[in-house]
Amino acid sequence: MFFYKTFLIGSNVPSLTYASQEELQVGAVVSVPLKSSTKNAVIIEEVSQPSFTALEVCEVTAHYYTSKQLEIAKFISEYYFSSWGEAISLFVPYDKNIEPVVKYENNDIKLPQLTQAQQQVYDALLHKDRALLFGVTGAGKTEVFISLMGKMLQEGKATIFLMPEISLTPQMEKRLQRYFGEQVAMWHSKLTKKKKESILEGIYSGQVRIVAGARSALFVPLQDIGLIIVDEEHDDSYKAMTRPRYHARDVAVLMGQKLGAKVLLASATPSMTSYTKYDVVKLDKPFIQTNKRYTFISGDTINNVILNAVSKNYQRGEQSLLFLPTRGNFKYLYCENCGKTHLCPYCSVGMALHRNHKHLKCHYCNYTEAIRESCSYCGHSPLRSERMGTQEAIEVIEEAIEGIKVEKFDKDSITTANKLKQALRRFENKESDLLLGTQMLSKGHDYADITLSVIMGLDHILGLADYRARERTMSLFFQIAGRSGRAKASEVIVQTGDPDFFKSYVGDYELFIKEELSFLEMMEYPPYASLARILIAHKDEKKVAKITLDTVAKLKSFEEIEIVGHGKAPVEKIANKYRYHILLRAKSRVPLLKSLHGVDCKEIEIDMDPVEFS
DNA sequence: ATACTAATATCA
DNA sequence: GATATTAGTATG
Repeated sequence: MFFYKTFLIGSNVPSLTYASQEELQVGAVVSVPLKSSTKNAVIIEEVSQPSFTALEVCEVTAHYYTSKQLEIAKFISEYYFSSWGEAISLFVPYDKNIEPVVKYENNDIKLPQLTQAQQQVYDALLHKDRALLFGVTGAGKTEVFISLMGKMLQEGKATIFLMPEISLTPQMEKRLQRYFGEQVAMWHSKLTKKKKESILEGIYSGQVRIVAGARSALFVPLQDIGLIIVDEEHDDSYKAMTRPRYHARDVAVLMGQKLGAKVLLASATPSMTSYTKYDVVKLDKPFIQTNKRYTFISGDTINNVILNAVSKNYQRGEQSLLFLPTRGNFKYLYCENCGKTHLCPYCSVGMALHRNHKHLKCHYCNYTEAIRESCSYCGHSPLRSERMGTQEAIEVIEEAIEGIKVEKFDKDSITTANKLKQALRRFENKESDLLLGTQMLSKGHDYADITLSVIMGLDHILGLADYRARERTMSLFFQIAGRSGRAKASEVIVQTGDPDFFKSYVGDYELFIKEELSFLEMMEYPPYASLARILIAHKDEKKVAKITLDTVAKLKSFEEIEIVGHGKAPVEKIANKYRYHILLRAKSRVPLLKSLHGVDCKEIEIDMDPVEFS
């Protein structure tokens, strides 16, 4: 009889020991009895016969994790404070039953013709294990990616291509398939089971050699991974908001090291961290330098300046873009008399007004109720709604500009890849005149013919209590401005109370990076320090407060870490649970990890390198 | 994680 | 006092 330490895949349990008649490989996935059900577990190591009677494994599956996968999972569990079982559940295991078929004939791949600048970048990247490709929007990063992928195919190696949002995939999918056909697969967490299985079959058999997709694509069971590309590497959506709270960009770099694969990060607005950490390779704009005029205006509503500009552009038969940072219909009910906002009874956040559905909704817990007529604190009536949402913006514009066709582009209206395709097609076909939306606009693709971009509400982001508020704002500003005027001269209208902040960096993100870095260095924030956040949530506020204080007390004994602050989280309550947090800082991550492993317990959640502080 | 158990709240 | 709900614990 053999005995094995195992981890239950996707579970919190530290480890359980099972017996087996036959010898098993480390990494093998087995199904095991636990209480009255069976679970999947992964074999970690052989152990001597334990003092208790170990149950026998039920079944040895055809799946297994490689030692590399186990190593990376171990790192993730230690660095991001999750169980090993949770970390390994990120990965899709390999399959013993499916033998890779003979590789594709890869000699006749057609690759894009590179410009001289692209070719230089390509050559430079070939000689680097890791690099940050700093390329202005429209400079043609994708051709470089495709060439590198092609090179990998020729060497028999696979590529993982990460993108921040699934919604951006349709255009990229087409582009990749034009070059690599069946060897490309798109991967994201919302694939149906069947689709997933068919893609996995392609991956196992070796037919699929390029997997493109969101965060989770990092964990597919490709053979011989030679290249990992993280496009839009500055994007915060690479950070997982649930356990394990890993950062896909950072895990990609680690994976590259472990697998001996090249890692390429790319962005037009790189993160401060990557800019300082990795070799920077620049790809500048092609010689056609289009004319872009910036106008800065004040206010925070759709005023006459904006209406006139959009209207004029519409009369000329040209297309415009309007950006708002808030989610569609995201307005609060607020009382003019006492100034209070109507809050969700379970979460301490404003209830969002969904006027077309005639209800109020909490965006944290989805609690829904009828629209209030009067203030629940002072009884004052009527209540006012505040803050501009896409819906109201559309109403204002359609009323003011007769005949204009507005395409709404936000999470509310673009729920599926199909809807995205349709919206983009309508815009490309000139069926709509104005593309109006939220952050989604900054991510999507190029809208070559746009000659007017209106950027509103950046001040709301700039004003966030977040050490990266400036970086996030500037990145957004560059990303949106970069969408327009590819082909023709264009105008960018920025509505802000702080025009000087933007003016000083127009057209030069690197200058912003440099100045921001000296600011971050002075303030001792990342990349010049390491941060961790502890979250404590519980129904009983006294209990939360106590755990917070106890944890703070324990942490005080560690000299190398600084407790930046602790107390109620900005969002005090979610789904009826009170939330407290502790923010920690240290010169490096080592003392942070050491001290946190000393206080880690089931009551708290640790978020390393946090990007969200609410 | 989840089945099982102990503890506590709810109710006629 | 019996039953429903919740909190706690061990699982191999």
